[in-house]
Amino acid sequence: MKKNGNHSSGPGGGDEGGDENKLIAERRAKLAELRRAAGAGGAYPNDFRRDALAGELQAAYGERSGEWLEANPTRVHVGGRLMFKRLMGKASFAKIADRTGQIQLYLQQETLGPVYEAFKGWDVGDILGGSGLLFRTRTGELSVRADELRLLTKSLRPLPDKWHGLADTETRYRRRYVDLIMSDTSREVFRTRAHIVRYLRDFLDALDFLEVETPMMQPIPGGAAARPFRTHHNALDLDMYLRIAPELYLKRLIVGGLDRVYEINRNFRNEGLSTQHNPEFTMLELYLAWADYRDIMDWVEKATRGLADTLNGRLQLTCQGRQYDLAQPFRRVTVEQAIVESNPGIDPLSLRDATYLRKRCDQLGIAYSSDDGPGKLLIGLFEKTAESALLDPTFVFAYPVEVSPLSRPNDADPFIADRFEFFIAGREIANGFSELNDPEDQAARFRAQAARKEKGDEEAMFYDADYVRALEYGMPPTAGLGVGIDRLVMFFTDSPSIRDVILFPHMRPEA
RNA sequence: GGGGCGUUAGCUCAGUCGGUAGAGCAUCGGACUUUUAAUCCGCUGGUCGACGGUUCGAUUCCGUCACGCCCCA
Repeated sequence: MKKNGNHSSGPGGGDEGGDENKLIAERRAKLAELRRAAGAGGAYPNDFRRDALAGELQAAYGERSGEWLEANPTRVHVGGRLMFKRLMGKASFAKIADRTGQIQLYLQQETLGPVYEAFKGWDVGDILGGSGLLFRTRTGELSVRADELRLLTKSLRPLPDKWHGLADTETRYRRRYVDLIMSDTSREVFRTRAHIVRYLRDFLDALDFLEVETPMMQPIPGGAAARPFRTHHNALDLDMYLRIAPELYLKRLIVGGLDRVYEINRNFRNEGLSTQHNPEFTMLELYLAWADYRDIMDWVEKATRGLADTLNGRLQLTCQGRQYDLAQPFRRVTVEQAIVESNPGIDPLSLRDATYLRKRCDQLGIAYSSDDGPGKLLIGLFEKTAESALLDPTFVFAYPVEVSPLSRPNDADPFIADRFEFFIAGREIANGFSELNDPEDQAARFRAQAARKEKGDEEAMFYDADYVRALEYGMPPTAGLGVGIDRLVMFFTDSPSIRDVILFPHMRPEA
């Protein structure tokens, strides 16, 4: 605890963190002086309005010559955060940043008088508003010759080094606001994220899909194999779960005749954190009646390509140092083919033989339980040995029915379901299948899942009687898809960690 | 859960074979009326992540813990 800063309203910054320091103390003293001298608007006025944005000015006048600007006097009111300050005696330069970019102000003592003297005490990080005529400096930078300048918001905390920015990953995630102030690329990631989501909405809206919202708090968590978060509804005295997937609700809507529905929202899974897992993550799920999984694969391919084209204007891009050409047709292989490719010497004819698979799993150190049949063992093998090799966009299909309790079995081969997963850069991006709409088969699958859960498999599904009842009313032949939006954004923004594409990723509380 | 690495000034980082620490930038004071990581002069600024052990002495060595990053399960 240090001196200073004891305004009644002020949390004092150091009440818990104790991170007050000399720099902050200096700024608090400046703020105290501002409060003393402040007029009607106080130290935090809100009566300045901009009529121009930095990026727009750069775009509109960046090419204009100094002569042109002089011949066509253009007055602008700009505002933003002071990112750069250079005092040179009786004249100074300042750069302010708004959401579109930066613009330089040229300040002269002669013009500004006492405001110029005040400016000398303002700090990088403060928020200013100013107005004046556009001109071009001797070195050619478009600037505003300010004849009015105001400090609108005093910043009490120093920003990171202008040149190095904020390098510490922990601080970037914990204080995303500072990261966003300092890093153009970070801001760009989240703009791209928004563009991706908008593209997908437009894509589906154009196909006459209906965007819907289904419960995030569910009495029975379903639609995926995952451990849920629990919560409690006090008034109903009811334990509830944060959803692990919206699937079973969305398919109820297909039963209801909506035919084409999607939802983009958060799922919650009570699992570990990694570069590819955040406890809450964003999923696009869609369901399409009168279609099968192959139709969905075609759409995924089309949308992925369309995204690249919309975001970058081209189908070639780089992710983590590797080139991707989305113009090439996306590969389609079965689970078993993918395993054979990644496991030289494996016997392709024994991939449904549990004894053989257990032996392979033992050799590779893949854990399994005694209840696991060949389908589960096969997927264990696939995930361990084949997934990370799937760099170019690849559809892997023919997943075992055993691990696909909501998927329609293949007509010709009852071992597999009409299901695929979509991989890019070794990461699962999407999962889709022809939906199981046989209520009696679904009931049997739920019973099998419930039995596994009884035996301690925490990821096994609950029996959802209302969902079975819905299917008993009749669900038309349907295909569905889930897309991991965060991972898709990682690919298109070349981000190595899911935390780079989530504004506020989950962290342990600060010490 | 296991392994590796990290945590030093506001930021980015050095460093101390154990004797309580330094640079650049920022801040603060001064000079400078078109700068571009401006320049010049001067001064500040640290519980070296936390706790314990060894030691005359620990930021440094050892242990435990916290937080983070990476890899594995």
